[in-house]
Amino acid sequence: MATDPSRPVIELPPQYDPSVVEAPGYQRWLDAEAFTAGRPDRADRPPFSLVIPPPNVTGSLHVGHAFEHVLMDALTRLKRMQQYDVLWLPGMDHAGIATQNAVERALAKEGLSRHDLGREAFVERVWKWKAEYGGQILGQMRRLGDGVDWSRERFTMDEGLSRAVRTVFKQLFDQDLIYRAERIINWCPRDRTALSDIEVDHREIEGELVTIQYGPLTVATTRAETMLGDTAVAVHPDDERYRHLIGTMVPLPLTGREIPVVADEHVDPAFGTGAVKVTPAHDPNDFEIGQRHGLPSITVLDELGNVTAHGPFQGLDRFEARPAVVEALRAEGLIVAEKRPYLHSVGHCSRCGTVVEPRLSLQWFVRVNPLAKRAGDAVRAGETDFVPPEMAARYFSWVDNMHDWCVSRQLWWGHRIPVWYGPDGETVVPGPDEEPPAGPGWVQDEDVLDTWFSSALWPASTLGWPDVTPDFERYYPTSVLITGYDIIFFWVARMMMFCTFIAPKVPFRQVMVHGLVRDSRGRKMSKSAGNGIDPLELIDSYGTDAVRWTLARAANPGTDVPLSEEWVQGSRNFVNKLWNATRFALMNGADPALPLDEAGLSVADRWILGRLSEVTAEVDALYNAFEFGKACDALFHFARDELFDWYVELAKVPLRGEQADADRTRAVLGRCLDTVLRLLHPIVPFVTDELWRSLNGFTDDTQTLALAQWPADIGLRDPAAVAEMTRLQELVAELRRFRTQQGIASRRKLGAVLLAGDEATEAFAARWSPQLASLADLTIDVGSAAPDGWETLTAAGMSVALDLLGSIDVDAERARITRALAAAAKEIAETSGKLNNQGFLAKAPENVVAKIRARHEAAVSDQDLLNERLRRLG
RNA sequence: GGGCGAUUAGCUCAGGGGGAGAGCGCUUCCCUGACACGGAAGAGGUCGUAGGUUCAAAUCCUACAUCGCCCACCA
Repeated sequence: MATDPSRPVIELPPQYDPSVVEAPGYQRWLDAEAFTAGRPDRADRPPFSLVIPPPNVTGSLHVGHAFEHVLMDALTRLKRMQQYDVLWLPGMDHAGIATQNAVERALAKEGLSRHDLGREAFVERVWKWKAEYGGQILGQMRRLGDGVDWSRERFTMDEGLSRAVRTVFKQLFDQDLIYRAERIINWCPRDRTALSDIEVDHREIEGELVTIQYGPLTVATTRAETMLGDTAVAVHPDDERYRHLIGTMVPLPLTGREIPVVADEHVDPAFGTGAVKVTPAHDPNDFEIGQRHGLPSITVLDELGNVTAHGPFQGLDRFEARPAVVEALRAEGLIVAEKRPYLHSVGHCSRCGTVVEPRLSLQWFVRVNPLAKRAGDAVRAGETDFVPPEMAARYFSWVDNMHDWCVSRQLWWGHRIPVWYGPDGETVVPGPDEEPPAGPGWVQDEDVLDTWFSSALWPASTLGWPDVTPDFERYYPTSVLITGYDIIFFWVARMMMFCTFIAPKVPFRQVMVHGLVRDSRGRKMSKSAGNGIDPLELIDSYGTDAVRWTLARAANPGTDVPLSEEWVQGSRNFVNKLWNATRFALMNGADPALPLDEAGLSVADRWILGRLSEVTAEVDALYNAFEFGKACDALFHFARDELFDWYVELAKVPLRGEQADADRTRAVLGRCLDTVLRLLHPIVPFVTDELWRSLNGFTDDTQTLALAQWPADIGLRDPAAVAEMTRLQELVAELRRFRTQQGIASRRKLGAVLLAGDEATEAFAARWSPQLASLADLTIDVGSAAPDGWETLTAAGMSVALDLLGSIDVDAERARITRALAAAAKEIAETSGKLNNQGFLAKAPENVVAKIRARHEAAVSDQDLLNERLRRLG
């Protein structure tokens, strides 16, 4: 049974070149419609769906995206091979504030601001930006090999998704879950918009605490300028020091106003002076105190952070006003304690880094309590699982302690709030398909919604919600969400809130949480730190598969992933190894289609097929548990250490031997490689598809691993074959070690006689002597006694006589020893220049001395050994 | 202030009551007809510290130290 002669012979070059394989490979998948969900041939298969965490249209994909995409792609490729009807839905996020900032920066280079263009022209400009950068991202996804269904691509500002936003807004409004109110919100004076709590980063800042005299009381503050807006001083109701002052008025310096002293539980008597200035318009706590005591709120800072209060400070920036106010107070002798440094946490805009100003402002809020309760309960009830489970704690810590969500943004790019205000103070929220009220005096709210408002609907809106489309019915809820732990609050929790509100099913059954990509020293990658790696540059240098393999191999659920270029090189090497092992198999006629005669298998065949079975089962389980790193590890070691290093080497003997042995080996090798390529395909899709097609002699473009069957455990296990292989490996290792220790060049054949003592060893010797000869570079005989003068080595139950003296090139060995002695002596001289009477240096780092001494001793003992042998030789 | 996690070979990390592992790096030899993006043989760790449980602890418990991360309305 020789290889089918009509089969095309495919020759591979000795090095894998990703640049000629990847682009045609991706096109082949597209042409085969491999990534299209709902293929007619899978109509009766179960669906498996996931949505991409939509990247921002700003900029391009970074290495974190690459990592996330590799995980999603590996998972969907696995499921596709398992013959699910897979939907991986791609798309992008309009990323309101980030995109608006980016476009504004571009405009600034032309000397323009968004106000020069006006709202309509500016928004048009952003759409143009989106067309340009969005296209760039899509190209990058192709390079990564992402098997997404391009026919279902979505954008958060698509008409359909915008309608979903209006629909949910209307529903929330009608159920009193969204409301407009004047509240303290986080205000970014640079971006001039409100921010939600999680868009604020808290950083420890060294501030200055000053203590100010308010009549009979003193108060401490780090934000002196806000005192212009104080409307009370608060003390603890039980504080004996101040009880007599409660209800009295105290003078507010610099303003000529008087403010009341109020009692409030919030005040900690042990902190500072025990008396707190109350600025309801510029501090969330103070606002609460103000509400409790009916205090007025006086706004003293405008939207730029400039002082609005009348007087000498008017128009000053808040950071100019701060020292100015302190100076003015000092001039009046009202600074009772000097400034002292004080470490406290200050909010910064997560987008631009500006210090956030708490500010009283009229905004729209989502009443999150009922929504968050349901979102938390869904996870508690097991409707959605977190992987790894510890990550659920982060989720709960948020949904269980959430404040109302400020969703209005004073931006132009985003979903405009679907609310109209009438001439007589009416507030109307029309249905998503209704005409808004028109006529004199009617205006739409100027603001847009937080970008996460539409993201929260993503799994439902991309599938057609609010319409019950065929896609929505088939693919919702999605099977799994893959995202980073940094995004649980922003996105996962909000999707759970909104989707359980509208659907009312959970948006996904599982959340697989991955870590962040870090550099080789564990530091977070960022452009500013200069340690960022562009995944596309790595791909250009080493190929997509090498980059994917590097990331996947380090992927343990929930933990961070280090990345450095040299590890990608290592991956590239493995990919190339895979290429060459397959190349060898092809050159030797391996073919998965050859029949496998189980009865005629050799020990080596039964060993490798058994191991193949085990690894198939192991990898299957690991993939399903999202243990990509461990799956890669198992495959790496099986492929390299067992299949390539041992089976392929052993196969060289039968492949060059009898026809029947050769054909049997071709069948086994073909089968093993075919299976390994399938198992590797989810991680390294390009090279495996190319090799698999070559190995199987496929030339038809529709034949692709992307749609091939996932391998099943063929159920072969052969402990006896494993035991015998282990024995062989030990013997070979011992022979090689012996050779190295004796300094016999590996090119030189070492004469050997396998000493068969009994029937079992005789059989072993007869079976393996050709392979032993090839693996350990021996010329080999089987006998019962060691020839005179030969040395005997015993390992793994076999005794082998070795013709050591006949194998040594005396002149070469003598030269080698002389060289070693000279090198050691030179090293000694270079290290200290002084030798003690034993020939070793007296003073040098101990490890250096030890190293040199060892080398010197080794050379001396080699010399002794050689002399001894020469003497015996006569 | 609260919570979570980490501490294992030079670096980055797996492992998890009974033989101390991987990748990369390092040393020596070898360009042998799949592959030098390769092969072979090696060196290297008292698994953070101190106690405890156990026949047995890198692994479980307690405390401590150090380092991360997250949350929080600390004037």
